[in-house]
Amino acid sequence: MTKKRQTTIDTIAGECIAVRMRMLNRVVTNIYDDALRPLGVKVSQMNILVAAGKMGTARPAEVCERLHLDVSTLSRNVERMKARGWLEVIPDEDGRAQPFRLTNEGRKLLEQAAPAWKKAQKRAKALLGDEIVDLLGQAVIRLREADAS
Amino acid sequence: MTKKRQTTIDTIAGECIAVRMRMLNRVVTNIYDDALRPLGVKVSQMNILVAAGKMGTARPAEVCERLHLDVSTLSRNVERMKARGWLEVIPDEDGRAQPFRLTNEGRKLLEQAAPAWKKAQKRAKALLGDEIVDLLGQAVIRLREADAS
DNA sequence: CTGCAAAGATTGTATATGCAAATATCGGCG
DNA sequence: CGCCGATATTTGCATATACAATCTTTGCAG
Repeated sequence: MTKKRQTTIDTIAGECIAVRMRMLNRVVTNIYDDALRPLGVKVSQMNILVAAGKMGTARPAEVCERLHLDVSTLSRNVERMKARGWLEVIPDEDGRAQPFRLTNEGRKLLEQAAPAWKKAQKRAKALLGDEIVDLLGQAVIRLREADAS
Repeated sequence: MTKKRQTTIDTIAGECIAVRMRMLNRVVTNIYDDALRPLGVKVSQMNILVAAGKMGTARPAEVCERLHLDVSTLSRNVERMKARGWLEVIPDEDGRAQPFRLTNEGRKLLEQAAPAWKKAQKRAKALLGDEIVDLLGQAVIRLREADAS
């Protein structure tokens, strides 16, 4: 009978969810960023453009809740994308609010980026396995359920 | 028969692996960072300490290959952790090399962090489902196979 | 109507991350 | 020995990310 005793280091190295998630995140992000590089956009920004496109009128706090992004992070990302003409602020009666929307420029960028995205998506699937899409999807659903309660 | 036509935006929003992976990564990272905050260490750093602990003599390029981290990223992370006394450089005949190792301080930190890590791990499992560990593990294995070829 | 707590967003600061360029060293070839 | 390409790492620069603090506006209580 060999001993089962594990050191702290071995346990963390072998089981830590964050270690794995973060590593895969780096790899996946790099795949998409590579594909999108010719278009001058990163996948982090594309995420926000897509969210804005879906929402129509995008309120920062609401976008952050959906994407689990800190509001300060969003604030600066939006700033960069306004500068590039992909997003624009919508006037609002409430002086505190700064809702924004996708511009036509932004919409055009997404259309142009679609082939690169498809290529990256295919590469990611090939690398991680087709199941990964569903698996991540299920985790996201659990997350949303947890948020609701 | 309803139409199946989807806009680019809907397709990306609904299927993108990067969107999901990045969102889950933010959530998971926050769970671990929250738990580790009292110890003054972040999960990104803990990953590197653990890797160094397992390797004994850690060569930057080798660590980066294992963790899929850019060498410049590691360089600066190591710098911060050397300053905190958790890592130290090992002398080497090759003047280009800067191998490092976990110090006793660093080892002690990991031991102290173990309970916080366990708590975070439990939270992450509860949130995403027990299966997530295996699923991510399998993706990591596929990744390693891809690297080898 | 005035003051004040709450709401919504931005700014200050620090870490993480990656690409490109620079630096330093090594090894071999004349 | 001296130059040169290869190797190992660090630096310059830009973006992403989050926490804490600040700023502005709103809405309400008195």
